[in-house]
Amino acid sequence: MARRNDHTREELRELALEAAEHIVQTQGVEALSTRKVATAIGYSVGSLYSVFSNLDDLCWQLNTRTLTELLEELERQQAEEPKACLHAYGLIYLQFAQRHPERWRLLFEHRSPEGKQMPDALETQIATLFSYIDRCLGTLFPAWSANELALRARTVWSGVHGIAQLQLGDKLFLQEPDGATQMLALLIDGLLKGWQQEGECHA
Amino acid sequence: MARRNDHTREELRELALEAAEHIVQTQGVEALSTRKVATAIGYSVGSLYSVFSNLDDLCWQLNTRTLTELLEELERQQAEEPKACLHAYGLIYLQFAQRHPERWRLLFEHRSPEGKQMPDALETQIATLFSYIDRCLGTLFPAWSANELALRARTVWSGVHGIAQLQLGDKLFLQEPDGATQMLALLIDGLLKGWQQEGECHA
DNA sequence: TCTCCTTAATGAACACTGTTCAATTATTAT
DNA sequence: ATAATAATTGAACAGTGTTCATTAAGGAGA
Repeated sequence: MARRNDHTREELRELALEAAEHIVQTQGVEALSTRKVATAIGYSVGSLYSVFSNLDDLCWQLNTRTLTELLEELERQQAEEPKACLHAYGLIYLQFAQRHPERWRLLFEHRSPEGKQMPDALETQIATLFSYIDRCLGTLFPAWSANELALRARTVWSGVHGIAQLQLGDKLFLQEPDGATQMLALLIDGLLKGWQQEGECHA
Repeated sequence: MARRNDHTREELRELALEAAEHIVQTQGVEALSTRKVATAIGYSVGSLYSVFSNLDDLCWQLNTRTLTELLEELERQQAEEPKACLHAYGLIYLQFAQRHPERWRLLFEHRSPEGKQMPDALETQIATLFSYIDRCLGTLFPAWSANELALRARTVWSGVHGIAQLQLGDKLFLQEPDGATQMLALLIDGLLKGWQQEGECHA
């Protein structure tokens, strides 16, 4: 059996990514293997390696898909007020992590062997993510420089990200089920209020 | 060769953990394997399994050691002023993550197969970590309830933790080399100022 | 229709992994 | 010296990522 041409290269890639996504979601990150993906799509391991350079490559492509999905959800939200917008972003982020815990883990915990860099596509997407927060902060604090803005946007996002990660790792030990959501509100409100009062009104 | 008694059970455990720590630090988390640890301490794989129930167990014990080391560093710092204390804690945390990136990764990214819980010892240590921040916040905001305090202590820690993780994952994309340190200051100062002005002075 | 060439597709092979457990052997007790 | 005990081993099993010689299907030219 050769040159079956049941699927084009691109179709095969899509099939494989879909199968991999399903395995990760249902059996966890560590259950992902080339043989499982191959059998899931009805091809052999060798065929996989004609589409992806290796498992690492497949993981990054999967992560790109995941981040695309997250970015789409973030774009879909349309609060005008920048403060409300930031809250909405944070909530979407937290809920996305909760809904897709394994894919989220792969996105932030996968590292290439031998310190290979993450692909440019993903780097661009993360930059896009930052730009959303940048925009919100920019309208709230028009006086800040681009550098200042970048630094603070990353600070906000780190906070949200930290909450998401600790929550997923069961390292928060909170009684309330919506503890993470409450923390999110405390974080964003606290930072915005604190940064607003910078210089003025210092107790 | 049996009953060599070169080392007691406890000594063997210690040897193995030390070797594992070294492997993780020098070759990365994914390079850790039972055979490598075994050969490093001059025993066979089988002997490892008489001291640890499996690799997962060894990882958790390694993580307990790492967290002990971090807690010791946190205790060593002795700023009286609660605000300064929080800053110091954050800096120690960030620097610890930078100095021991692989052990830190293992600590926060390791998950047991089949959703087994993390051991009680580690849970207690994390609670201790929270208690430090609790104490600082408690003296700054004596009016808060224990619940309120817990929620905010975790919020602060999530922020610091998020900065540490994104920095290690090269997902911050900042020009300045000390960007993470600046973010840390912005985070803590912002949150404290914002939480201080809560209710009063609301713009 | 019958070759010939190209190439999609395979799966055995290699070196690794965690884990188990019968076999071996050094120490202790009798 | 002998028997009992338990520390230690390493082969075996099922899995992993990756490579690559082999196979066979499709198209082109006669």
